[in-house]
Amino acid sequence: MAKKNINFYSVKGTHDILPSEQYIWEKIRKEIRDVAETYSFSRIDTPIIENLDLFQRGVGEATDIVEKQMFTLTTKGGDKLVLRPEGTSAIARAYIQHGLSHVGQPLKVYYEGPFFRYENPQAGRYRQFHQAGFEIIGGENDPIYDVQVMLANLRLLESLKLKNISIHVNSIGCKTCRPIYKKKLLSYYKSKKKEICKDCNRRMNDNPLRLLDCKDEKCEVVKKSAPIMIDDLCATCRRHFKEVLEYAEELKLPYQINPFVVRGLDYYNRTVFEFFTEINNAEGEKSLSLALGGGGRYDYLFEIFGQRSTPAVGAALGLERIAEVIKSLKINIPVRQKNKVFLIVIGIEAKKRGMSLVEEFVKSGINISESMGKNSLGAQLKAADKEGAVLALILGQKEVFKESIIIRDMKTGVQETILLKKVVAEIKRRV
RNA sequence: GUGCCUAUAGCUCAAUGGUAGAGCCCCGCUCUGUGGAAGCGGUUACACGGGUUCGAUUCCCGUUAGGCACCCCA
Repeated sequence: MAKKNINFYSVKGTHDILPSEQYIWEKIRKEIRDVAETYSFSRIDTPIIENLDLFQRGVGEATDIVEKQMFTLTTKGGDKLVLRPEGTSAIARAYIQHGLSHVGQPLKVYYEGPFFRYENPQAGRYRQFHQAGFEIIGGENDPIYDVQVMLANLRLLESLKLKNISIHVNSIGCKTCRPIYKKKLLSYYKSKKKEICKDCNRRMNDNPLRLLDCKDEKCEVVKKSAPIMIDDLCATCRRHFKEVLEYAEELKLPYQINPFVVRGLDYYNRTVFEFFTEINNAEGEKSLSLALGGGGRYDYLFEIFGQRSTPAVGAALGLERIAEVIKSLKINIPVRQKNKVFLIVIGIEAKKRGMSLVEEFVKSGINISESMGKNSLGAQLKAADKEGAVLALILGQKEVFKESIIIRDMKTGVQETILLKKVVAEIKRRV
């Protein structure tokens, strides 16, 4: 665990994905690709570093995010850069930069990769983490796209065998109706000022919508009778939300309306949603709701970037969270396909011949394992066993001299000797 | 950024104010001609820095990292 030299630690909040857990990540990436293909999302990769300005403008007033939670760096030339904290703004940037509004709308893209936030690590939160996301940009401001984004994310979670997934949906309105609601919410909270926690008193000034997801006991009580956004949606937003729900209904999505789902940033409007899964606690009794990701509509982002208004909706999932759930649920994922055939060589002549034999196998499309660095037959058989080989090929001095080789069935121990020049064909027949 | 808890071998854990031991794993040997078993042997640790002390892995302080929670959560 600990090495003397401090340089032998991974930096705070980062972690290695070791060979033994790669199979989970391979599986996750594979399902992302498959779902994307199924629903016609094309892959997009954007750089890991971007200009700080991009994300600064994207998040707007939420100063805490810019000052506290972005992983910023300054180049030798003095440029202010940031390790990308999220995917949406970078994709919007690429959309604008490359004129992707001219390639047929809407643009449906997906991404998957590392993101960075300068936070204190805790359960499911790292400084370098991975997200996968689906975005639909441009075209019409149609609620069907909101649901298509939900659907892609849902299908991804399902394909990974996660259980009891639910989508908590809400609408946070638009520039017309949200300010009216905010006022209403604030005047309600002002009347309850004495009954809410310190943080909520501060939130009333900083970020009123966040009042709705305070977990303080006192605040929970106050929240229960707070006014909710969907009662105050304007006619257009109301119609949009209604259609979203109708499509979700048609697809039988496991959704529920949750008026307490909000987003922290200004560019979101109308539909917002989060994905949850139920998992059992370690004691195996109490079940616990775990957030896996979320998203929403962000029709205002392009205006913030000084472009003409462009409808867009997207969502992202936290892959570390998903990997942890897969591990904790012991969801069965096949590990790497191991080679079925193992070559054992005894003596220097056999070792030489063995090396070219391996290449002959490779050429005919059969991968075989070996441990030719070991000398004794026993050690090599042990290695073959550990590898899970079905057949062992044993090539000793005698066999090299006679141009033959032994095929050993690892399960039964039955052996036969055949001519070396026939072995590739014979193994091909058997595996 | 804040608070609480933690830090002994690759992993899971012991013991101790006089510098550490087990199980598992790994490696080697028995075994350059037959693995799964067994036996024998071996590698590897007191996170870092300072203080108290004759002496600190042990007590104290700081740092770093990890865990949990808060803030925040795009």
